[in-house]
Amino acid sequence: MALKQQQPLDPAYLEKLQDYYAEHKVIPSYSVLATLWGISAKSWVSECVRRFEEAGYLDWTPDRQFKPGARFFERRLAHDTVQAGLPNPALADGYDMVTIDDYLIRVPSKTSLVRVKGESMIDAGIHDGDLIVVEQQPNANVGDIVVAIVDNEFTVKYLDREKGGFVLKPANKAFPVIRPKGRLEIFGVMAGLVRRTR
Amino acid sequence: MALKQQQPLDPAYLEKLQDYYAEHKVIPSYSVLATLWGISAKSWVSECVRRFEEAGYLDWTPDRQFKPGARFFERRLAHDTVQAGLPNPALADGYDMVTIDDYLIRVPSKTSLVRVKGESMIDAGIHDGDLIVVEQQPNANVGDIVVAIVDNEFTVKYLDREKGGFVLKPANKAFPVIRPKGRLEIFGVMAGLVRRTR
DNA sequence: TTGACAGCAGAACGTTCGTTCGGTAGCTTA
DNA sequence: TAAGCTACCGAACGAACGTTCTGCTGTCAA
Repeated sequence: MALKQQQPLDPAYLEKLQDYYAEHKVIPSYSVLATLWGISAKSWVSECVRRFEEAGYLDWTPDRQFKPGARFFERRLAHDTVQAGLPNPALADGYDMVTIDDYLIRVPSKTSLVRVKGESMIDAGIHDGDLIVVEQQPNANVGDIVVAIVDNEFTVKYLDREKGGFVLKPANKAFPVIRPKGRLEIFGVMAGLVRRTR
Repeated sequence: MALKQQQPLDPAYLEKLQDYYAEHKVIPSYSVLATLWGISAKSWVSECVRRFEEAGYLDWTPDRQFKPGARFFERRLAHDTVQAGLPNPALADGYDMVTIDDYLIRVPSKTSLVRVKGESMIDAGIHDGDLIVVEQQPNANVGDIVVAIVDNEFTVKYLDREKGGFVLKPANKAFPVIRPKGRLEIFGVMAGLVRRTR
């Protein structure tokens, strides 16, 4: 007889856990899990958790609290090749996609969102109403898209250099280059973009 | 003497908690928190948690486990008007922004991500390499940006109608309109877009 | 029809949890 | 200089936690 793979657990268990997590952003204790799953023995919960852990859906903190594992948040990143009309869902390309937040945000405490006003960066694919993910830092490199503070307002522009010093270049020929008098105040550097279309 | 507001706690405490949460997706126990914050009395941790709770950063599950509160994930959506160089952070416009995931994804089980290949939708601000948030559904309205399956590949295009039936229109004059022979297979409708630029 | 095994229940147990309470050191105000 | 407040420590305690072990039931292969 072939070496038998451990039977996968009822996927409903995982879904219920994920729903609970989506609502509370926290993993419940075994006894709550028991209620959630309609199980009356903590020992069995313990066993189920062990298997989810083996499957990569759960993990442990260094303090032995258990937490969502790598696959817990896995969102289907659909392949660009499809077989027989049935799209073949697969884990994100190379990097481990966890949540969109993690994909975009590296340092939560230094990251802000800025809503874009106007069409001045439209050639860079930045539209009115988009949210720019900004990593706050006081300086940037030429070529970066930066969020600067000009006349007490946020502006999203390319950072460039002219003989006179740093300038802010729009990505739209209808808009002028901004040549700040005095110091150019940089709020942060664009790290990503989020747009909602529904 | 004026009624004194409760002193706000060291913001570093909150940041450390948020960083811990970002890493582990779980709220640690009081004793771990004590280590994290460099505090040696659980009783003091308890008091700090109480204040974060009052401030709306922490909350409780119905099972009295404590969890991130409404403001825990609040990402500074910076105002477009700034006072005296000090950007005034504020809560997201009208909706309660929680996480970017929540902002973009309404039905997790029906939502996929599709990576864009090529420049065919560049006039719609969709670039090569962007991730499209797709709500899977078999039909769509004219004018929607849809993800369709053509020749076993995903294509992102506008849905439009000609006398012959439905067609897929690119947002780039250099690309042709796609007139599918037979049924047009729609994978889903675009609900959002995510781009990472760092 | 017997044995092996998987799915579950239940009790027992030591550990860890969060709470409570009493205490101290330093700063303010009066 | 005494009173009051804030930031924090430390011990004690009962409740809740996760683990382990024993046992029952149903299924399936031999």
